[in-house]
Amino acid sequence: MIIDHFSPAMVAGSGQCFRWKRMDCGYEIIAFGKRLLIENEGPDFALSCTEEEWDECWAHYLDMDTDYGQVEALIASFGDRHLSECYAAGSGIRILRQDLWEMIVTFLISQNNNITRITRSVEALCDAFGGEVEGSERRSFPSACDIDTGRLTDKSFGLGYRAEYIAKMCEYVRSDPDFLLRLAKMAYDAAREALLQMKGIGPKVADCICLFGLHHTEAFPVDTHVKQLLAKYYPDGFDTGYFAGYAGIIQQYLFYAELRNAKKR
DNA sequence: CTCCAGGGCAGCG
DNA sequence: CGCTGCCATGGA
Repeated sequence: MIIDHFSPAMVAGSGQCFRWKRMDCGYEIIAFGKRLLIENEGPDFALSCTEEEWDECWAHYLDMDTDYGQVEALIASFGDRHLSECYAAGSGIRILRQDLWEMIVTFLISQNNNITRITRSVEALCDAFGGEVEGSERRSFPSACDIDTGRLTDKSFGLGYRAEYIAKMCEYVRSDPDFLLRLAKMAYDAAREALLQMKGIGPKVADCICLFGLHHTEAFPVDTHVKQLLAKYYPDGFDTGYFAGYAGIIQQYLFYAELRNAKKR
């Protein structure tokens, strides 16, 4: 399978997904209760799924209907040295179309936390409450009903004070099962406002959920890393408006490059 | 030991 | 409004 503008290693390291696991031969992805194995580094990839599964699930998940060449051209026309370097380092990043509920819980966990611990907590929640996944030893991400909220404070999950936020979110979604469906139909501004009403969701988490769970690519999450990088490289301000609906994709290139720079030192 | 991690909340003024 | 201290947890 030929996939342009795609590097599994870059996506896995971009901090948007927490269930891409590095295997000897590639990456194992658990999403929507299914498993996908991607082998090799492109542009010709070997995928474990059938053509039918690709068409009805994974092509959409990997955001095949977005033209990343257009984003590339936009960056070139912007003419900014730093952003161009970030793009060169992370040009294989795509914004995955992940499950909304999974993103809500995952980014509730993410607050004042680091990627290693987030990954561990998410995997522990799946191990405890998720269902079996065909072809994998790992388990699916649990629904609001599957999660035993009374056990969320167990030390094994390492959730700390975030356990209460997740418990409240589970209880709310159980009481209002259409909440997620309504969110999915809203435009960015409305979805963001609705998310901000929920306990534990502030501006940054709301934007991550909008970007990664609702694919509102105009969302531009500002976390501690992005705040630092903006101050360092763009002290006079960064014009997200130039990228219009693609600001969130730009944010991912900036974020990824900043993370890699930090790792080198 | 302190500082930090894909922050947000409550309690101030 | 904006600002500040605090919130669990574990790794550096």
